[in-house]
Amino acid sequence: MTKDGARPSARPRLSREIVLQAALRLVDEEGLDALTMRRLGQELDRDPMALYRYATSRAELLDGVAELVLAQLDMPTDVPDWQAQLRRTAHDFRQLALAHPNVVPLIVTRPLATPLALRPIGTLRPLEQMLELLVRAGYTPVRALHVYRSYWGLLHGHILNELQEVVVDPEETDALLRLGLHRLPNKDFPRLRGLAKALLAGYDGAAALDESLDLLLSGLTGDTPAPRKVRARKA
Amino acid sequence: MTKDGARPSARPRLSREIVLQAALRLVDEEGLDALTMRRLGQELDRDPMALYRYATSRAELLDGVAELVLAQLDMPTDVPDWQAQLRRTAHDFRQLALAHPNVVPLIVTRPLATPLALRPIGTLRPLEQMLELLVRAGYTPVRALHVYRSYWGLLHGHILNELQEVVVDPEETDALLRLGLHRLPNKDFPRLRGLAKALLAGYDGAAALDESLDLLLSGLTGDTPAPRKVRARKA
DNA sequence: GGCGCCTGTCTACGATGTAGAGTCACACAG
DNA sequence: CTGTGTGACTCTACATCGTAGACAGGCGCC
Repeated sequence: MTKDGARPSARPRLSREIVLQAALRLVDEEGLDALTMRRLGQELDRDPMALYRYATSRAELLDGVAELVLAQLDMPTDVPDWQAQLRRTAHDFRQLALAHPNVVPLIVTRPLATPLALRPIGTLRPLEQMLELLVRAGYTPVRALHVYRSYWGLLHGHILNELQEVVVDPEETDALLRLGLHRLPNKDFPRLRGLAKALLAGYDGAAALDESLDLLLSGLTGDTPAPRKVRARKA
Repeated sequence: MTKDGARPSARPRLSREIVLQAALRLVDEEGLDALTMRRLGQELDRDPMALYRYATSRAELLDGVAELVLAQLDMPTDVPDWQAQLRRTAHDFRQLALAHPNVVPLIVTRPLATPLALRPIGTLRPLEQMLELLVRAGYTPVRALHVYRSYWGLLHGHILNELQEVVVDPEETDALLRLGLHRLPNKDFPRLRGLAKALLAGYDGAAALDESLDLLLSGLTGDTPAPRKVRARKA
């Protein structure tokens, strides 16, 4: 044996990438609270302090995790049908969020603590790409920004909705119980209790997202003049 | 002097209400991180442990704070124009969020950790009220639920958008610097950098919210058959 | 062969949430 | 007036957290 009697397993040099990937895995598997410096260090078989070479604080680590997920969202800008692209990207985002539900709070919340331009770059790329897409579609930059806000807000709102649809105990047969609705005084919550079955059915997130997109996109079509082939317009 | 030489100031018996109010004030003034048991105890001139009589854990305290804010949202259900009411409530919600920006992360995020029916009651009332409103407007309960989701998602999405519009240092004159945009390689972010002025102008949140509502509501009008005066409809 | 840098480690400190046992005042029964 | 019980509040203690600061060891480069 060379030197490490305990762990002959691979101990490659760390890198920000490796650290963040491990952090993401930890968050995915055990939740945000499990992501402590000590725990992550142990996961990487390294002293917790070693992590500070790759993230200056735990908060920055969280940002890194959010960025890692968001960076997987890539939006081509040279497409013939920009609306179709918005739709596609929306569904990509949804899938990403469903694949990493524990990261969603970070994605929607961390930007509140960080001014726009100081945010991790991977977080800004979708914005830039979407601006590019919309401008090519004929929007002025300012209008593009507005559209971006509506669109991104819709995405965040939708995913927050969809992720709270959790069935407490799928074994339980009684609908009321299964949702914990029995706890509610049905004097005060007749409507809500009446919806037990509908709530239990869960909801088709993809379909709901499409409906919302329909609304947004149809609202937008009366908006831009450029059906296709937009060229640079003079000042 | 009777007994307390230090603080002759009022020390009324605590109550959940008092504790939560103090917690809310603390969060409003100093942010979420400032809300620690010790700090809150000191604020109330009480041993930190005393708080556990009124909230079983820090997490439950956070839920309480979110509930306290959300409970201020009251939506009358017996109104002539339900769409106008949705609009009004949306703006109420926005004002509430702007008044308590530090609580917004809790409002949008805590529900993800708690199954619907186990959430604080004050949190569920807006849902119940909105269902009632929509049913009275002629929607079936299930459709009402769908509308609620779209609407609530829109609200959350909008407010998350609006709250990230923060100007770093209003003293700074250069637009790029003021936003920290100079940090961005403008090879990669030409569009974003080009929007410096627009970003600095901030955005009119109320107007943007109204635009989104226009979209949603106009999408809904083709939806319900009941322009007014809805009575019970036979199965 | 020596020097310097970069990665990772060690130790230590203050702060946090909260369990469990203890204290003290006050309401009420006699 | 006195005893007693109950519930609000306090005390002490502990495991765990983020992270500052000094240190070690190996590798590349001159």
